[in-house]
Amino acid sequence: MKLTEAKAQFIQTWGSLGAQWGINRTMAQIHALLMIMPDPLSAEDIMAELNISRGNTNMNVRELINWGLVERVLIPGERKEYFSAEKDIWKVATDIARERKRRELDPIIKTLNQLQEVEGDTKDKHVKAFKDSIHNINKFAHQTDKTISTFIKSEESWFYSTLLKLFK
Amino acid sequence: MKLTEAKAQFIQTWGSLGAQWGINRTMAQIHALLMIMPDPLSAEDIMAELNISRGNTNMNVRELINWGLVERVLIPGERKEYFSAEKDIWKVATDIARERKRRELDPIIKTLNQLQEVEGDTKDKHVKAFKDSIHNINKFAHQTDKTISTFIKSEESWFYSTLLKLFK
DNA sequence: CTGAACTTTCAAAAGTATTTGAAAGTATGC
DNA sequence: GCATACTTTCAAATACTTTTGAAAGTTCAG
Repeated sequence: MKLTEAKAQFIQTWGSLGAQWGINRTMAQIHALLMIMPDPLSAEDIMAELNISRGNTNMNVRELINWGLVERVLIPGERKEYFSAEKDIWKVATDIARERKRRELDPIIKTLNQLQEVEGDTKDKHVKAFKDSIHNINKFAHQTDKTISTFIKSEESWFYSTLLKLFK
Repeated sequence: MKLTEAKAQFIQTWGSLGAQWGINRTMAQIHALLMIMPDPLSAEDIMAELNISRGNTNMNVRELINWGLVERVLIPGERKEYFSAEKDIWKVATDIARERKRRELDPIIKTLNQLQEVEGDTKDKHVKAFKDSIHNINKFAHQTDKTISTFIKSEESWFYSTLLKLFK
């Protein structure tokens, strides 16, 4: 397989994976492209490689920066902005985990806590079934929250210990 | 908070959670509804509770059954079919993990394995960057695959040990 | 075999999300 | 200050997904 072909296939695979995960396809494709490129790319480069418009590029690059997956790189002597993606996939994973936890898990835990306070006679089987369900889901959510936090921290400590070694 | 209100809020929260996860909103809502109901519901019941059409109900219930999250229940003497959801959230989680692994992770691992065989001189930095990326992502994917398999198995063994206890 | 009770299908309609590109905005060097 | 190079915005257009409901299909008791 030729590099060009392989690149295209990787970008498209990563793109549909993103789509299934509720991440917009273009955003995932830009991320894929930046991950496999040795040097940072400009907005123009991205537009050309993926055949997308300026606005679309701008919007999705900004969102990737929000997620902490891409950063702006300034090349000395150049007016243009360049972008490059985190290439350590483990770090990518923990960044995504952190962001999804914040956006999705944290709000649902808040809601579940509220829902536990439903009034009503526990002898009513509808009330009982509801309370039981919420209770279990809540327990599960807290458990998941802890697991994800541990995962996120594992990355942080890896990061600091690597950093430490560099300066030792 | 009243039960009716709490129910509505739970269904709507679970629904938008599903939407963020690439699962269609109605499917997640039906699942939420069935989880908190003490008894199985008929298609008509679901239509009435969620204000959705017959076709929509049918399609999404079928999909939930595909995922193994809902089952058909026949009530003796009744012509209608009833549906009930798995209420053990831990089992729900492993079912979802199994299904997503099959649908998403397995195909991407297959693709990654192919992409590693890209031709080209490793001295070309584009080729090198590509190979390195794919290699790392592949390693990560295999690691993730193992972790998920362990998680899925944890449920199975929990299931069998519970079953065993029942018959001891 | 027939008709009632129920389930499934599917094409059209409604609803959402994404993309475009031209126009407005901003920073930079002269 | 002003022209240039670049970035950002946003309303309209397009593409994609979901929902509807009437019609077709199935099942089963009598």
